[in-house]
Order: sequence, then C-alpha cells, then structure tokens
Amino acid sequence: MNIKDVARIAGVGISTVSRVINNTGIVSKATRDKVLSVVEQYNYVPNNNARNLKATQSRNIALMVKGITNPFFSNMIKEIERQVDLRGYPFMIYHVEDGTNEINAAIQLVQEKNLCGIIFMGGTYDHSEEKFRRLNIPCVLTTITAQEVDPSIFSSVIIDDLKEAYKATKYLISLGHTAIAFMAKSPFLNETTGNRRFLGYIKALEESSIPYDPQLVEDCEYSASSGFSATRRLLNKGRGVTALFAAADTIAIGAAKAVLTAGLSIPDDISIIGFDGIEMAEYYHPSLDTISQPANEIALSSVSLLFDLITGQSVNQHIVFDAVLIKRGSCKNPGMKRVF
Amino acid sequence: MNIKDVARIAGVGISTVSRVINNTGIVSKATRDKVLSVVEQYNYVPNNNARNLKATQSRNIALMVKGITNPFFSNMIKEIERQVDLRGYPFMIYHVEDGTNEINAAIQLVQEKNLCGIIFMGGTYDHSEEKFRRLNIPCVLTTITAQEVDPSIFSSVIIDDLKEAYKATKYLISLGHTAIAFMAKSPFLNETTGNRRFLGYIKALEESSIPYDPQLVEDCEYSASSGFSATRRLLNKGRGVTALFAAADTIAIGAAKAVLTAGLSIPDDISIIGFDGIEMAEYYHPSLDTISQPANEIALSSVSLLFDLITGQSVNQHIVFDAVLIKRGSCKNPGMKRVF
DNA sequence: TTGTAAGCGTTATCAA
DNA sequence: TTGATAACGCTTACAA
Repeated sequence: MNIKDVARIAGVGISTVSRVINNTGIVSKATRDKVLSVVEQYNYVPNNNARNLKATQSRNIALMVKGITNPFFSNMIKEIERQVDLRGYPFMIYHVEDGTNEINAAIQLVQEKNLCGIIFMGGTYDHSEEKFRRLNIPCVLTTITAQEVDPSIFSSVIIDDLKEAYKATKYLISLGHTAIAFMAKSPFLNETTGNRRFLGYIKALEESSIPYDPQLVEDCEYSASSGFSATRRLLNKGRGVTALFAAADTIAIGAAKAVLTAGLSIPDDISIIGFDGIEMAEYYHPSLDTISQPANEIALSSVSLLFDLITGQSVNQHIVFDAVLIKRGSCKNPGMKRVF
Repeated sequence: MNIKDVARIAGVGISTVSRVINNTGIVSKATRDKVLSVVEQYNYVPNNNARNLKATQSRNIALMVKGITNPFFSNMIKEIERQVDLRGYPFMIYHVEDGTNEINAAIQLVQEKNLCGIIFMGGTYDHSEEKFRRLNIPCVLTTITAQEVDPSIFSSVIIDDLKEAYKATKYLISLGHTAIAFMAKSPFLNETTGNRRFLGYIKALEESSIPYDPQLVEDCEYSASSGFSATRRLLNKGRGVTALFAAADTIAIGAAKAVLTAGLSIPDDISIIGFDGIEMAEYYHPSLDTISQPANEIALSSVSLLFDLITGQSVNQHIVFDAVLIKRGSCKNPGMKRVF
C-alpha cells in the first residue's frame, strides 16, 4: 500500500493524496474526504524512508543513553519521550555501550536516520569540538557537559557535580566526620562525572584541612553489587572510616548492605550519603540520605532547549540546576572510633 | 556527501561505490582502495533512508518496551541491544506509554521504519490475532505472550507466571502461613502478568484449602512507592497478615519498607517474597527472597528466535523458562499471631 | 571488472 | 483546485 495505490483507488492524483495527508495546499472537501476514506480503509501509513529521503531535514529526534541500567535515568528517559511525543516528533532511544564513543555513534546516526535533533544522556565530558561540529545538528547534553568545546555549538542541562559533591562532603564534615570514604565510577579519569564529584569531595576536605587519603577512594560501577564490593574493600583496609559518600544512590545501596552485613549500624557506626535521588534510596532501610537531582526538570528543560534550537527560537544555552541535600537519617555525628 | 559525490571524486561509477560499500560483486583492489580512501576522507555514511526505500525489506530491528522504568527490564534491554548489535543489524528502542496499545504503535512503526523484526517486552497478553496478522513481520514476545492468537504467527519467550507464583505461594504456605497477602499490578484484569501471578496465588491457596480473602489482594504499580502504600493499606486492615507475596521485587522493596517502618520485623513478624530477581532485592536489608527470572537467557533466546525467523531458519516457537525460588532469609515460619 | 539507468515512495514545482 | 513529473540517495539488473 503506497501513495500511488491510494491515489489510484481514490481516483485522484498522487500529489492530491500527498496534500491531504500533509494538510498542505488547498483541497476540496469532497476530494479530501474521498482520499481520507481510502487511507482509513486500507490502513495506509506513509513510508518514512521515502519522506525523509525527500525531506533533507526530517523531524526525527534521538536520545543517546549511556548507562541505560542506571535507574536514575529511567524516569528521565520516560519523561523525555513523553515531551517529544507531545510535540509530535518521531522519537527513538539509542543505547550506547560503555566504552563506545557516543558522539561517533551519533554522527553515524544523524546521517543514517536523518535526525533533526539529538539529546545525549550520561557518558563523559571529554568530547572534541571537531566531533561536535561534524554532528552539525541541534544537540543537548543532559547530566553531562563538554568542557573543551565552544559552548555556542551545543546546549546542556546539568547540575554542578563538583559543587553538589562538595555540599555532601561538607555535610559529613559538619557532622564531625574526618575519615570519609568516597566511591564513584572512574574518579581519577578526567572529565567524567565521577571525577567532577571527586573534585568536590577533595575541595571540601581541603577546605577543612582534612588530609586526603587515597586509600579512602574506591573506583566502582554504578551498581549495588559494585558498591558492595568496594565498601568491603574499604572496611577491610581498617582505616577507621566513619562515613561513606557514594557518588550514586545505586552505589550507596550496595555500600549500605556491606555495612549492615558487617554487623555495623547506619548511622551509628557509619554514615552514608548517596547521590542522584532515586526511589530505591528512599525505600531502603534505613532510608538513605542523598543529593537529589531534579530529574524531571532536567528532562523537561532538555527537551525544551532542543526544540528552541530546532525551531530557531533561541541559541545554545547552558542550564545548571541545583540539587538538594535530602536528609533521611542515614548520617549523624560519628560515635566512638572503632577499629575495623 | 552522497554516493554520487564519492563516485565523482574517486573517478568511478556509482554502482562501483555501492559494490565497495556493500562488499557485493567483484571490484579490483585498486578501485576498491581508491573508493575506500575517498569514503574515509570525506566521512561518507550511506543514507539509510535511501537504502531502506530501495530495499523494500530493511534490516531494522525494534524493541518495544512497555514499562521502561522497571529495573527488571533494564538489563534485558541492554543484552538484547548487544545481541542485535553483534549481528550487525540496526537497532532501536521504543518506549510505549502505559495505556497505549503497543501493537498499534508497532504496526505504524513497521511501515514507517521498514522494520524486519520486532521484539515486544512487557505489557499485556490480550492482543488480537488480526493485529498480529497486520504486523506481518517476525515478532517475538518477551516476558509476555498472547493467549488468543494462533501460536504459529508469533514467537514468545516467557516464564510460566502462574506456575512460578504458585511456587512462591506454596513456599509461604509450606512455612505455615495462611494469611498471605498478594500485591500486583492489575491482578483482576484478565490476561495481564499481574493476573497470571494472581491465578497462581489463588491456585496454591485453593490447593491448601486456605480460603481466599479478597481483602488481602492489593492492586499496585511496579514501584517501591506503590508497594509501600499498598502494604500500608494492607496492614491497616488488621487482617493479621503474616506473609506478603509481591509480584515484583520493586513492590517487595516498598512493602518491606512499610513493614519495617511500622516497627515490625522481617521475617519474624512478616515474611516477604518478591518476583523477578533484580539486584536491589538482593542488596536490600534484609535481602529479599524472590522468584528469579533468568533475564539474560530470556534476552538471548528472544534475539536468537527473532533471527531464526528473519533468516527463515525456523518457524515460530514458544520457549518457557523456569524461574528459581531464591531464599535469602526474608521468609520464615510465622511466629505468634499479632493483631495489627 | 565497470558504468548506465530504472526504480523504491515521497514531496514540491509547475502547468493545466 | 488538481495532476504530471522531477528530484531525494541508493541498489541492482543489464550492458559494455
């Protein structure tokens, strides 16, 4: 079933069918009805490939997600999809494997699928300007940004990872902790989210003249199991840790399990604070403190920035949201020092 | 940059370029190298729209997910993507809003994007045969099936929800529980996963001559917050519940939180068992018993069935995996009856 | 071994 | 208000 068939059956010309379908140009009511009834009856759906081929510029929008298993992203994905849908643009989600370069993947995609806009979620900050230029379509970075790239060629919606991590660490310090462990993915790899949060942690320590102990930093994946093993390793080192700052709630949950399994109490023996603000951290027992990102606002703004760009209503912008320190009782002042 | 440009710059014909790109037909080494160097230098990427348009049948594969926020799906999505990628087929993920019909959405998609295969994940069992016929491409249902449809026109990879729920309930009964609550999404709506699991619950009760009390069944979303409220409602009813069977781990986690928040102990006061086998249930404290689905095998089989269909290597099949009852200590024999 | 040319299903231009 | 018709970028006979 193609436009030709519809035209033939309806007894009209091809372009008339096209005009009816796209609501473009003037068509008499009689002709329009005739065409529509055929379309209806035969379940005709225009072929997008042909459309895009013709159109040079399509309306396809893609979301490239790095780390789709991170529950923090799930709700954002859903909201982004909803928002794009609302505006009537075709939308697709692409998952990028850890270790593949999302921009490279995107460059392929833009040409292959004829995208008119793209949102990147997750990943690193270390993209080259040349790649961005080659992308050459409106582009919003969500939860990440690009340090080395001319800010006028992309938009971004983020929180200030460094500042928020600083806030979390400061909070622990203000409670009286000095032996504070830090867990994140790739904390020592420049321009990653983990690194930004690590820098915030370091800054807070320095400001309070607490010497930085590299033994207290663990590199781990964004998962409970990884947080669990990392915390085990930490506890086994016997550095008298009294507080754990996990740069993701998933890690914090694994960490909490390791602490509880070791027969220690949260927060009496060890305080824990996470990052992100996922539901599970709230429903953990004990509920875990966290730095909660405004996921919904981030999603909404990302889409709205993208459409401003697509419709040419504004130039590239960079929005930085504040995250909120949520206290649920998993942190308190350190009790007696213990030796692990 | 299109194939014409490449041909012109390389000083060859269009079809030669096509032959080089697609590794089809015989091309002399010299010509091939010349073409490839131009492709390389100008970053030429063939336009997929044109390809698909020509091809009638493309290689695009889509995954339609209903309930992308369910962490049980996350790893499966990742694995499915990986498997499709491995086979070198373009892959895209589509999220279907709760409340929209995924088959309708798919019918659109098949024509628009020229799909050659589709996997459905999540959703309900109640699809009409007519819709499936209209789909008219290889199609695998994952974690769901279609009761009313000729099984020779689709494949499926599932667990036996009824049997596994029966297993869970039986387990609780074998421990001595009789006041067993059940929580699921839409337990009373025919042909949903929640309903299948509900029927297993009922079957186990009947078999043990435990009268069914509708007050002990709660309808809730697949989320911790929803499980939390549902459990609150349950406890407030004062029916002396001693065990909770949550038809999803996310629900079980919310339920556990409600129990613990009420000052009760798991499993001393209340036993809890979940369903699915997500990581968080293991790292909850206490770790939660569950019926664990072989998510990875399900993902692998789904893709492999789909490709068998696409390549015509086999006809539609229906695979039923066994799930495993994992005991982590959140269930024990009921202690003294309490009145809540 | 290579090139020419005819579509694939649309949209848009132009003439009727 | 309509209907031919020329692209869009590609693949694939078929010819050379």
